[in-house]
Amino acid sequence: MSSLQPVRGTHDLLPEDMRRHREVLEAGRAVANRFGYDEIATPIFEKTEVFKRTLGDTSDVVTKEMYTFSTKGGDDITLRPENTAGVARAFMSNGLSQQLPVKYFYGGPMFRHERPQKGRQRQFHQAGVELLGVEKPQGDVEIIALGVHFLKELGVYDDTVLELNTLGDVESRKAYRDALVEYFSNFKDQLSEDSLDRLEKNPLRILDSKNEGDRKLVAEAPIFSDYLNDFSKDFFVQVKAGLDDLGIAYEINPRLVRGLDYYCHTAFEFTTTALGAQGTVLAGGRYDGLIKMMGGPATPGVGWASGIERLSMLMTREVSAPKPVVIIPMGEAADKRAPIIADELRYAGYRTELGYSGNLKKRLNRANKQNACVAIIMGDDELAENSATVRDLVSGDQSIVKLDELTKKLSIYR
RNA sequence: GUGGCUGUAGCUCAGUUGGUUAGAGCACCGGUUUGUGGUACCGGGGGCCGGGGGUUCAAGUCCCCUCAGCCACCCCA
Repeated sequence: MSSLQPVRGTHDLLPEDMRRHREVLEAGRAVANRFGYDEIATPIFEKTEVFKRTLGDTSDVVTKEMYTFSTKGGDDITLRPENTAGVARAFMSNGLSQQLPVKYFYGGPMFRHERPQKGRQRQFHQAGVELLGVEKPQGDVEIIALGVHFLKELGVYDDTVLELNTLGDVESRKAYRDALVEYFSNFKDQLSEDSLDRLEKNPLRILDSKNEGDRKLVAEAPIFSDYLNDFSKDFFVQVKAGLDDLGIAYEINPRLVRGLDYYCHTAFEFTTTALGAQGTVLAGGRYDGLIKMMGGPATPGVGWASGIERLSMLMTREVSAPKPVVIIPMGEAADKRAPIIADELRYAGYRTELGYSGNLKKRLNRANKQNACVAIIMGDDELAENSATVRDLVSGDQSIVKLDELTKKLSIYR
């Protein structure tokens, strides 16, 4: 019995789920295409080192969330927990540094061994974009604008807030990080257990602590803006100005941080309150240090990833089920002829179903359940005159139609 | 990984202080109606009560373990 349950944190996407899922993915693909981003796919697993190297040995993802295994050949493999590392690896594997900028869209499953809850699964799906080779703030603005278009396309933009922050360049962040460590080290006895841990791994995260005691300390902590150098300040000013020019609203959130060292400058998240604790629906930032850290040529990058399941939960719009044409043969000659007509209709592009068993009442009933728009009822007597009854299942109107005019007659149901 | 809540039919849920063959609505199948649907009426199938162990004359109900889901923390999309 328990072996019939899907593995914890995984879910089947039945047709209705799948339709919404695809709607999200196709919207992303279409919008990205408008911005000049082409779709790529990288393998869903990579050598473990690809993720270890890029995500850092101390990150949660690497220390406890990866699905790692060794192959028969002895390779150390990991199911991708995110896709930026994979795209970066592909960038280098294929020698793409010669044709910058590189603009990619991707979508597919990701795997993280976390405790499942609402909006969080162990296998989930992301759609994302990466822009490599643009060091200017215009790149950040373009990437965020792409996200806005995407969310608008899905009709969920108004349910989200864009939170924005800067992490500064390497120099600024190091200076701030040192200042934070120095400050919080004076209060080791007052910090929560989680934050003591963060002090080692990722001091910036302490700023975001929900612990009350921590928050009191945070209130008095050094402010990031005091540590930003002129270059970083100017960069952030330009990003904000670019967003203003496009009429994109945002809220500055100084506590919005990123754990990983290669992140710099812009960090942003589109969040919603409609999904419970897992409110981040699309998030990204700039990662100028990544490619170099992986052993490639220093190449700036910006990008984001979005959660397809989260977006599809947020999307209230109905995703309509397909409406087939149903052929109902009544009689021996009709039974023989129906598949041929169905075949023609299918070549003509109609979704076509055949209703074989039961009396007419049952077959019409089934056609309703199939959400059919029209039924073609073919009796032997009608067939003898090369015609059939075409019944509109919404209005109930019906008429006799010559078979060779069928395709034309049905064109209103396309 | 930690804590709290929950698990009865395909779905949403009843089920008394433990007491005969575990119920309803929706859905499904059949009939009223052998070529005209959505409505109505009548009938039917479907459950190891998440799984395992224990207490008891007797467990869906009480206890323990386990699995899964939900919620929060951690972290993230």
